[in-house]
Formats: sequence, structure tokens, C-alpha cells
Amino acid sequence: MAIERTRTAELAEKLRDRIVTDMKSDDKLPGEAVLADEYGVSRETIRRAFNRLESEGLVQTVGRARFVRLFPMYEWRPDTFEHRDHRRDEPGSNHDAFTGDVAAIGREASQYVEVTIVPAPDLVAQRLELDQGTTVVVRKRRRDIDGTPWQLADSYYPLSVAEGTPIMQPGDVTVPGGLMKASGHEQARFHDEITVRLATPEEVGRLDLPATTPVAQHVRTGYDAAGMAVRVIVTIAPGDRHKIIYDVTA
Amino acid sequence: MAIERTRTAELAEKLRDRIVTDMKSDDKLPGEAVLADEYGVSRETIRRAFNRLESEGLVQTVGRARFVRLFPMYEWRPDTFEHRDHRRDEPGSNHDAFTGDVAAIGREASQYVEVTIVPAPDLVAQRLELDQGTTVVVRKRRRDIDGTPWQLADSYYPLSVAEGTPIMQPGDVTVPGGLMKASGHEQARFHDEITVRLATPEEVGRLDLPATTPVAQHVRTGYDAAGMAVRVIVTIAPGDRHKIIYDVTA
DNA sequence: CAGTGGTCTAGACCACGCT
DNA sequence: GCGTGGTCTAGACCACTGG
Repeated sequence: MAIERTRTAELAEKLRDRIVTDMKSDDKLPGEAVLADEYGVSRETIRRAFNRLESEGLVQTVGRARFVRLFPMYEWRPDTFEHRDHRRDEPGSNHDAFTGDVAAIGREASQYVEVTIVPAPDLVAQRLELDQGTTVVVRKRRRDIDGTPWQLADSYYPLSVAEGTPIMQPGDVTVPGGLMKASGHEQARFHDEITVRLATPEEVGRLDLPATTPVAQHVRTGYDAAGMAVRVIVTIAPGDRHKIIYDVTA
Repeated sequence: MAIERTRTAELAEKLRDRIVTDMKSDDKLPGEAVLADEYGVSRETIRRAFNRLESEGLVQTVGRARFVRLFPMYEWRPDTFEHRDHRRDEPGSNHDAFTGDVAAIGREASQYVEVTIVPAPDLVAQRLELDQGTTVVVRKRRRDIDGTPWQLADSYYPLSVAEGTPIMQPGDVTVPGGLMKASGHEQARFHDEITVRLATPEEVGRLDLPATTPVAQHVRTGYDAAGMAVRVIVTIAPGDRHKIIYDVTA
């Protein structure tokens, strides 16, 4: 006999099995009323089971219907990302690191960048060693794969670093050696902090996620050769479509 | 005016505010009936709000009551952890890396290790380059802080590496140079993969977590100087009590 | 305007532990 | 026994959308 479980947990498992064995990404799931009838439970129980599957990222509700979502994992390598990113400036390459990674698995990348000046959020001010509320330049970036929002990567720069440099240029800028080199503050080392939590309502909106999805928040602080904190990148990576990879020498 | 939200979301926010401003860790929360009356909503709405707060890790239900849980973040540095771990073998130290980290913030660490031989799970077999189902040695470890389960760290070794070495010894073993050196397969490099997802029922049980908590799954594959995969460590770190840190040279 | 999912409620039953 | 949280249900109302 199977161990004792709640109807909701059992139903979630049945639906999960059914989805992974019989269905593929973007398939439309039956309506709540149909399933309630089919499995002999109330509509609320159906909804609770789907809530679980949505949190897992397996199902997403769009408008008036639920769809299967099985994303490929984007393997993100923060330890080599910036290094590879500079290749975009080499002759013959029009790939930044993200675009190159995505092209390598036969998919299409796109990015949307918005440049603004804002008071530094707490998290950023601390890491840039600025007073809370000091204005900073932020390049808010959304990276998509095959038209689906994949991750957010917001870069914050002190005004003293960004002013009068290509960092202030709107859009996805390409400059030889990269934005940081152009600012005269090439980065020598990074401090990366990863935390795991549920997506905030803002992130749910920007990435079109279900309401209760786990995300990785990756905060990279970059320092120049003089030891000055010159950039903070806050990356939000939904768990259902990211694997973060570091290679470490013992 | 505040933007339009559901009663559940509004209530969750009110309770969150109330908790972080007026309460402290381990305080007992009022019962559902009391809150339903106080806020003028049904008990189901109270429960939905608490479900959200439990997922965030702010509240935990124990037996017949809910308590505030505000954990300090354990700052885990996988890139230097193993190196520092070896200090346990230096004269005058009885600290491994975890115990030392925890002592440094004035708290008390404890660890529970169980050694068994099992068929390699898929994830492990692939990384150790073994056929699926090959038996491997696993050291299942739970690390606690101040008596609270904090993380799981299960280490898997190929039989050929572990046999006849202190790796097979039960309990929290201390050997000069570390377990890997004693096996003749000191690790030269690591490949770390981090994914984010909801805790599995097994993890919920082993770590005493609420049912819908996000965790980081950190899989470290260690290679010896000859390039052989000699160990896989699967660490499960609940998001509400961990910050993972890597320092990277550009 | 009928059907969908989103939300909320009242009420029921249960297991459990405390008084 | 009574109150707690855990679970489930039936039913209601809403907003939105496609026929």
C-alpha cells in the first residue's frame, strides 16, 4: 500500500505524473471542473494541487487556461561570464556571453535594457559603500530565451564611475573591452552572494512568473584594481530554468 | 491609496508587518479563530495568508500553534570551505570549517553523520561516471546550529575510493589532511552546480521545514589530480537561513 | 452570455493534546 | 471533553473573454 497522504498531495502527484509522461511543454491542461469530476474531488482540491505544481514551475496559468511548462535549464557560469562577455568586442563576434551561451544550445536570445538614475536601494548602497539614498545609475536588463523572459540582471553604478561614459547610453551597448574598461574602472575581482527566496510581486510581474515561485538572487559586487566597489549586479534567476555553475580550484 | 489586492495578500502583509515590528523569533502567534475574528475574514483566508508566510520561512507551525522564525543567515563559502576544513587537523584546533564558522558568530554547531552503502542515485552516478545503480558509499550528514537543523550535506564516494579508508568509519571522523587525502585521492578541483527548487518531502522531514519552502541544492563534484571524479557532495540549504558566497578573480 | 479561473466563505470532520 | 490546526467540500460571486 502507498503511504497515507492527503487528497491534495495525491492529486498533485497524479497530475505531475500525467504531465511528465503524457504531455509536453505548452500543452493545454483540462479545466478545473473536468478534473474535479474526473478525480472525484472538489474544485478547491484541484486548485490546491495546481498551486503546488505552479510553485514547482511545471504548470503556468495564462489567462483562462493552464499550460505545461518544461523549460530547458540555462547553465549560467558567473565565474567565467564576464570574461567571455568581452569576446563580444572581438572581431567577427556579435555575441555577448548570454547570447553565445543560448546560441550554443540552438535557441534565440534577446535582451531589453532600460537605463535610469535612482536612489540606491539599501542592498546596493551598502555594497557600493554609499550613503543610503545616494543616486546611482542603474541599467535594468531582462534577458529572454525564445521570447520567454528568463532572468533579470540589474546593474548599479556609482555616479562617479558612470558619468560621461558609455554606461549612461541607453540600450544594449557594445564598446571595446566592455563598459567597465571604458569607465576607467576595469574590474579585478568579484564578490558573489546567492540567496534563495520566493519571487517578489515585482519579479513576478517583470518575469511573468506564477505567484509562488522560488528564485535565486545573485548579487555580484565588482571591485576595480584600486579596491573600489564599482558595480553591483543583482540577477534574479527563477529556479525552474537555471543552473548556476562555478568551477573551483582546490 | 494602496493598490488593489486580494484579501489574502493584504492579510499576509499585515501579519508580516506585525511580526517583524512587534514580535521576535520563537514568539507564539494567535490562533486562527482569534485572527479570523480580529481581521474580519474567514479561517480559510487566515490559513492562506499563513501558508504564504510559511513558504517565506517567517512562520512555522509546530504541533497546534504557529511561531515566528527569524533565522540568522549562515554565510557559506564553498570556494574556501574545504580548504578551511582541513584546519581541523592542525594542532590546537578542534574546529572543522562549519563549526568554526558558527563559533565565529557566537553560536553552537553540531553534526550528525550516518554512513551507509546504497545504489548510486542517478544524479550521483552520472557525476561519478558510474553505471546507474552501482553501489557507492554515502556519508549522510545533518548540520545543526543551536540545535536547529540547518542543512543537509550528503557525500557520495565510489567504492574503489572509499574501501579500506577512514571514509567508511561511522560518525564525524577526523583524520590528518582530511578524508580524501587519506583515501589517496586528494581533490584538485571542484565543479559546483546550484539549483533552486521547493524542498522535497524527504528534505522537509529531515530538516523539519514547512511543506513549501525554497531550498538551494548545491552539488559539488570533486576531482583528484588524475582527473577522476572521487566525490559528490549534495548539500541542501534552506533559503531562509543561508547565504552562499563565492569570491572570484576576474 | 455562457464558461473559465480567482477569490472567499461557512461549515463539516478529523486527530491530537491539554485540562 | 474541548479547542487547536489540517483537510475538504459546496456554493457563491466576480472579471474576463470568446462565441
